[in-house]
Amino acid sequence: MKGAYAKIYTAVKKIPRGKVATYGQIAKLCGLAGHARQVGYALSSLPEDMDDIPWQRVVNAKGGISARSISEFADNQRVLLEEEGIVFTLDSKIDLSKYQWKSQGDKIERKQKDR
DNA sequence: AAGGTGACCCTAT
DNA sequence: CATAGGGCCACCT
Repeated sequence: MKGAYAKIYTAVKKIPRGKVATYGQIAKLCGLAGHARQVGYALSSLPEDMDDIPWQRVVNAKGGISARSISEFADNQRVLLEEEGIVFTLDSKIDLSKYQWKSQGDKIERKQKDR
């Protein structure tokens, strides 16, 4: 458990109920813009505090649940999200157009890189 | 120290 | 619209 992940966990905790955020978005909130992978890695190393961390509200750009090869957790997560009002599509994905959480001032602008 | 991996994302074909 | 390839950076062996 590295302290650097503290920011990531904090950002995840900031996700309001009934909303979801993508890895890239969380990364930005953590100041790790473009390092979405690290965010996922951080969650993979979830501490025991995961009870306080709604990691389930964090989804990939496809709006689907990731986690190597979840099984029981995936089902549980889907239920939890539905309990929060999230609606899944037939593809078991989430409509980011509606449920993607937009933090204050943080626009979902693409990585403009350095064009 | 070096190489491989990863709960990812984007651009191009 | 689907598939393919490249990129980014920290953690692990």
